Amino acid sequence: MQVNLLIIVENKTTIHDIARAMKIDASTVSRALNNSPRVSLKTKDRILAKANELGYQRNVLASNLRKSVNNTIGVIVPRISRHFFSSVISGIEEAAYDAGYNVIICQSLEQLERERKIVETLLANRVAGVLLSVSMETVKFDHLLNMKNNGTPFLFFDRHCGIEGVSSVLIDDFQGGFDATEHLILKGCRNIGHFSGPQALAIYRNRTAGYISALEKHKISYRPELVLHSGLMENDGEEGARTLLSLPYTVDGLFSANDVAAIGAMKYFKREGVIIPDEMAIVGFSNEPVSGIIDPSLTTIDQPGFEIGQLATRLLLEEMSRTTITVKAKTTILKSSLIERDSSRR
Amino acid sequence: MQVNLLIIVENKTTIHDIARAMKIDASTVSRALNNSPRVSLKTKDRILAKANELGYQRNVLASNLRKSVNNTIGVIVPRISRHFFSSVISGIEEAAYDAGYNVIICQSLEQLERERKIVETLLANRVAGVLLSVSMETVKFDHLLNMKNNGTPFLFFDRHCGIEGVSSVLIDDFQGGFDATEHLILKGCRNIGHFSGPQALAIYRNRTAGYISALEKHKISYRPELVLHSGLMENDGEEGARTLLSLPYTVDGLFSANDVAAIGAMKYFKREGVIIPDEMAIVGFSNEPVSGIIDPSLTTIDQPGFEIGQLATRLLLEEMSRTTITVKAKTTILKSSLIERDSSRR
DNA sequence: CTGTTAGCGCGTTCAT
DNA sequence: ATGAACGCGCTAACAG
Repeated sequence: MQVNLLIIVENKTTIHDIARAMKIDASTVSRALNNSPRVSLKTKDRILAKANELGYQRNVLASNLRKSVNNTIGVIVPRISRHFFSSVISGIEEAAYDAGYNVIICQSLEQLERERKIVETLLANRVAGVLLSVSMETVKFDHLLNMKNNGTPFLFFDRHCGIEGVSSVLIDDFQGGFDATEHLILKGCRNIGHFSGPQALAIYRNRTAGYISALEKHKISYRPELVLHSGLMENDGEEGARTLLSLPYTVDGLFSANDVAAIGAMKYFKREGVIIPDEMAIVGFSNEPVSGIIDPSLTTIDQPGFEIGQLATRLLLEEMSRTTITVKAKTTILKSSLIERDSSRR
Repeated sequence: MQVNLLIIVENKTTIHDIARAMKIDASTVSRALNNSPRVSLKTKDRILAKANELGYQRNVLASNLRKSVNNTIGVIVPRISRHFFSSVISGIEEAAYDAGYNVIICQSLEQLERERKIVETLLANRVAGVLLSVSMETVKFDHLLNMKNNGTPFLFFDRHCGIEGVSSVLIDDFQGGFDATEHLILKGCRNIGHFSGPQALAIYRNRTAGYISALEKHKISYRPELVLHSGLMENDGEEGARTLLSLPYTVDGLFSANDVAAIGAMKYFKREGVIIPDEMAIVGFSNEPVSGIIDPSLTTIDQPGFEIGQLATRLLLEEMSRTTITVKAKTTILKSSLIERDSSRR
């Protein structure tokens, strides 16, 4: 029996191929393809035509290696499926795209070990810079310090940690927490529960501080048992709701540091038949696109993800272009806005 | 005035640096770093120690160029912020990560022109393979045919188009549309509206076919004016709701081909004070994480995004490892499941 | 076991 | 205006 094995070697055409086909030198082809003024218009046209004919496509990896530049920037987020982060990414892509950069996105899944590995991979890939929002587990910073010593420019957004000389683009979390809590107070709530996250992250400390400050302003005494710390996943919210319901007095408001936990709480309330009166409200920080829309009792603190992404990228590009070392880090703070859905059902 | 300009040239250490420091050859260093058995354990240890000391980090770009391999696969999705796609991406990352591949994610934003540009960029970056879900505008396939001729393996997921010899991982959209519609019929609905998308995409044609088939099974006459085509954005849903309300008879059910439009419709209904009775239900295809949870009148067709991502990646890797050309494309179909939230409020 | 040489695909000298 | 030669960082062939 005859075996007919066809092996197709897909040799992509190189500048040498097109040089050989035209009996000229590869360097001329290179110059033509880079639109150098040092090659005649006539041969330039001929080369371009030939390149097109042979389906030539520049190997940017080889090109970048030779020029020792890199036009991709790395992005590390805890979880791509969180709407806030995906809108940040959209902003990053937009700004990076405009500046001629590619973006490679990685998710730490809130795990320090994964974050470490990702940083390593990005450095091995010689990315031009990194934008990151640290994981909830990130309490040691060796990998980040390593990246800094390495000379790779990077910048925090949303979640940062105190590393000397690293800029960040943040949200005014204190104000957000304050607004959310005051919103509830003005609705008549007096016993306001609060879901907070890992205290290692400044965003959660600040949101809680805003909560406390609003209570103080309105002369409502602070009750520690109303503040629950967790990883703010959906089941954390459910459990938190159960805890709040088990208190000897009635909790009439809830400020959750993110909306995932807030939704978990609402699920629990519905399941248990707890009716949420219009006066009681739940405020979720972080903007899933649909959360507040369906049920008016859920108000959200809208975080400008897209703008943060754009701004962070622009700042990173700026820092990348700097030849001197900047010792002073810049912290940019954006405001979030409280979005109350029109409670049309009343 | 004296100008003191400090220029830091961040020369990353190379294998030559560490070779020079040890007075040995770079190739030995390379071998040691690749854990080749052809290097004595003693020198291997010494080299590793020195590499560590100098903070060496392999330049994978150069390495890949030499080996003429590439360990990144490209992913093109219409919009990363759609929860379905971000869960697919999670599945892809998981599977790719396990196989030692990096993933570069791009969004077409439903624009053909962007999709074209992205394909070009990915090819220029010599990605090992591509996973893609085409944009709503993709009615011409020159860029995809080009990629095929180029020899780059690729595979469709969720949204495909009929290109010879390209595999796809799909969802059983006909069944999903059928299930959704029958669900409404069994709830007592008779005049069921349907939001559909661009008919160029098979997923929308199939969902509509399922809708019609369910009507036929239950001997309900098909009314063309109940089927509205659009881009299925939120405002399309709002407008669709308005159109349905303007009909001379009462629409008592709605099957939307995605949940974004379904949510738009719900917003409109609430704003107009239209009460959605328990018997009337809205079914949204595509699984935003929170949609159905908050309001029991929204039932969702759950699409197994993560599994699709994993499966698609495995298939792509398999096809990449093939030396012979497979003419027959494989179409894998996954089932979606209708998830009805327990309407605890009744 | 280790060194020498060559080249992946490209861009940039330096010549002519 | 074009060609020859070299090197980006690394690996693979062939020596010894």
